[in-house]
Amino acid sequence: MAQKLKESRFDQQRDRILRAAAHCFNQKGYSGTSLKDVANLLGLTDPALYYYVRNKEELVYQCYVRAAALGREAMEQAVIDGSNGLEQARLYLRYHIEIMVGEKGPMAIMSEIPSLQPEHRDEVLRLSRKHSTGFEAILKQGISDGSIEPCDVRMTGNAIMGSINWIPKWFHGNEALAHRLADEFPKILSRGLVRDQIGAESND
Amino acid sequence: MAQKLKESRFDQQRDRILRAAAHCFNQKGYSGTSLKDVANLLGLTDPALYYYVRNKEELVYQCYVRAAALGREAMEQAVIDGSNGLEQARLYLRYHIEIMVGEKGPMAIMSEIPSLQPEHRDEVLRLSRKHSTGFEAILKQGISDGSIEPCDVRMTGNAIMGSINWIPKWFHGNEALAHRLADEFPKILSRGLVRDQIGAESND
DNA sequence: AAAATATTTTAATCTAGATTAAAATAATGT
DNA sequence: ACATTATTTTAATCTAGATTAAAATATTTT
Repeated sequence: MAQKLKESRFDQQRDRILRAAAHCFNQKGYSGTSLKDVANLLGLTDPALYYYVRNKEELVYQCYVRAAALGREAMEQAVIDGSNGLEQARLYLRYHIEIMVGEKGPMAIMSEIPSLQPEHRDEVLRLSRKHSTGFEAILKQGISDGSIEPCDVRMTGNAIMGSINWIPKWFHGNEALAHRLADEFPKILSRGLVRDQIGAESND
Repeated sequence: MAQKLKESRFDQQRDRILRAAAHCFNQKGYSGTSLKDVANLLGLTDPALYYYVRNKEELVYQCYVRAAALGREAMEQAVIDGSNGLEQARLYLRYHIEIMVGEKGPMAIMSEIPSLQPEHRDEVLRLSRKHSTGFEAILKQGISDGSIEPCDVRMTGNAIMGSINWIPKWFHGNEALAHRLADEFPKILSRGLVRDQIGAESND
């Protein structure tokens, strides 16, 4: 699904930098991580980063844009693959988590949007809201197709996305745990969504 | 429940400072907020803060300790008030959220523990783990008393606590929303815990 | 392998913001 | 009102880390 053929050396290096930065930002926050921290993680010196981004603010911005893109990919694929709202929600959670804990990770937590410059902040906020709205749409879909119990979709969305967003705070690249996470989380988070099966039911 | 009678002016001011700091840290992170930010929020100048804390690092540390204490209060009260594991979990969530969005709030999100100095980091980590363990104990209790469906308590705990921890990222003191939050979140988060009622059931 | 281009480094600024010291103001007890 | 203590301010350092410029190295192209 959506692969670039032969990414340029520049693009590859830039992506490595964004992932290293995401790692640092997730641990110690935007201002808490120095460019030296990020550069050293890749065996570089700080000024080298300026070949790839205009400044530190843009580095976070790019991390956030990248995270948004990956999140959107996961959601789009889930909508394609899922047969109803509940399944789409489950798949989205799984895909999203798989990306977070997989080779494409880590994804930056968008926890410091307020620190971005106005234009960037507005754009990232837009992407972020779009994502939330997308998830709420899946919930609504599930409610209307009968797979999801009627609920406050805004609040439910906030609850579930909060769980997801917090993952990088406690998960630090343990292979075994990664699998357990991708298996368990979607189950746990979707269990509360399941439509009550009152009386008899046809499926399964 | 647990009130100090006649807090000294010093203690009161100090608490106002910790709450202001928590507010800033939650928005822009530890290093992202200057002492000036915190001081200005109270109509003070930055050096005034040094009358209450040794330095910036201790300010965060104190915020985290305060958050831990409030979280513990909520949990202890819930354990007292709840008749079974499920009820205890629900009540804990409600109490915790009520504190977060009430006059005692905001509570600092412990998102930058790595930035603390070693001794403080260790202590906060200890408190944090203790809290997690406490919540897991409630889940186990619920499983054994039959109110909660058997589950991976570690993962389930992570999922639910993540939701809670993320709240300050999107909630910013709206009275109406605060009530909705305290009402809805415990419901949403506990719904997935409820023990399946297979066949007939005596209660209710 | 030379030339041209791309990438990284070393060395040098520059600034925000943490911290400290001393002075000023406010609060409290007598 | 006076003296003492508590709190805050103004003014002055000091430093980490972002940024820039110029030089050095590596890579690609011809």
